Amino acid sequence: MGRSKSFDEKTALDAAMHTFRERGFEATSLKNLERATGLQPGSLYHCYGNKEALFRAALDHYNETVVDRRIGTFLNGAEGVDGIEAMFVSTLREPDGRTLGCLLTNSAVEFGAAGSPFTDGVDSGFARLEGAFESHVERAQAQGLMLSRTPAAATAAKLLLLYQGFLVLVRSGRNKDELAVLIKDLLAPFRNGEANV
Amino acid sequence: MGRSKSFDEKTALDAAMHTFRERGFEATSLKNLERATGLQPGSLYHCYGNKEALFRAALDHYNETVVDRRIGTFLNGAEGVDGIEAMFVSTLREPDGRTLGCLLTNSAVEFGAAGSPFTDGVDSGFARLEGAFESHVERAQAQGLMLSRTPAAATAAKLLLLYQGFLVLVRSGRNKDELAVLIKDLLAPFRNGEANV
DNA sequence: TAGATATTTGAGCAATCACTCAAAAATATC
DNA sequence: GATATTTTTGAGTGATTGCTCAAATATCTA
Repeated sequence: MGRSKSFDEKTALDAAMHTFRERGFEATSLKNLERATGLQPGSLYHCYGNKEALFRAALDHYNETVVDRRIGTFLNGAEGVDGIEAMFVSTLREPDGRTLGCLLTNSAVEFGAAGSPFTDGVDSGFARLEGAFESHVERAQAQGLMLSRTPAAATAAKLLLLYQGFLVLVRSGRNKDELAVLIKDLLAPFRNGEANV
Repeated sequence: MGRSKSFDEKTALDAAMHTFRERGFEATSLKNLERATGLQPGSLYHCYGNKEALFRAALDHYNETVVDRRIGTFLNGAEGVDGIEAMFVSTLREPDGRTLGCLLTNSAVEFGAAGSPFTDGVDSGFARLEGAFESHVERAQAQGLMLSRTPAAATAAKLLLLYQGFLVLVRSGRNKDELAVLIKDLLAPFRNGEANV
């Protein structure tokens, strides 16, 4: 019944998401979004409602694709601290010459704590990351690859903080090779055989 | 010669700076700045040039007041890791009910690496922090309060990353008591007698 | 094929954006 | 007091913002 959509919703959402990652919410105009998605303003509004709703959809999309995929690839892909380190280092290689940044980090900083319409999405993404770190640490501890003296939840919170700090430095344009060494050093004490962290 | 200024430049800059800290560059309108400073648009432009120049001035002002004062108070105020920890924890107590955030962290994330007009200010602030961490670590090592196996510069880079990560989580509205515990745990291995980090 | 329904188009809306500038006001020097 | 110089005022600039909606187009069911 009725005319069928002439574009793929997920593809358009993906383009919008990348624009938001690169420019932030406020600095992204509807012109930017029209160009990125290839849609006319009417279609954009017919499909997503308004800019705020589109951003919310993009944030959810980010959690369900980028975040979850990254978790799946690196935390489920490699064991122990190696998997964690690989996940951090992977943020250094961004497609093309674009500097996208993490939509969670960027949004957390852009909107702050004071109840924005996007706190749910940011909190959800952070919880995914923290939860994935926790399971990974538990698994690693069971395998004897990580210290078991520290509760996995506490270690996960530390890893989330390290991840956010790393992403800020990546976004700020720090030397990538130096960052790779830095994160290797920072994660070293989490490996088994080293001290409690 | 000529009419004298009817307002204090530093006071107005301070007000503008706090507005930028709270809202970010893009989300801060000239109306916001007029209200915050109490100045008319013409005065604002006569004195600072334009929004971009005003932001640059606010960023420099931030480095010269907030950053340097914080370094002086905490790193020169307390010795060893205690001083560092105090500096981190101090970011949890913001005046009034406002959530200002760190202008360096916020700007680094908002503008990204791709040559913005503000990279100099951000880099300068980061360098101040990193340099202050380095001197503090060197001093602590000489006093036997921190490990001397690790070069102070490497430790300073780690502390900068931890600081940025901490500020992202503060800005995102995380529980402050939990954050205080978290940073205490993360800084613990830097204390003398514990493992290399 | 006809009619109902859904989607796309894109010119154009009011509001806000960063910003300007001529006139008025205030302080300097002479 | 007269003149020169600087600052303040604030209505108003064109451009852009997020967004709307009636008309056109496409695809469905009957």
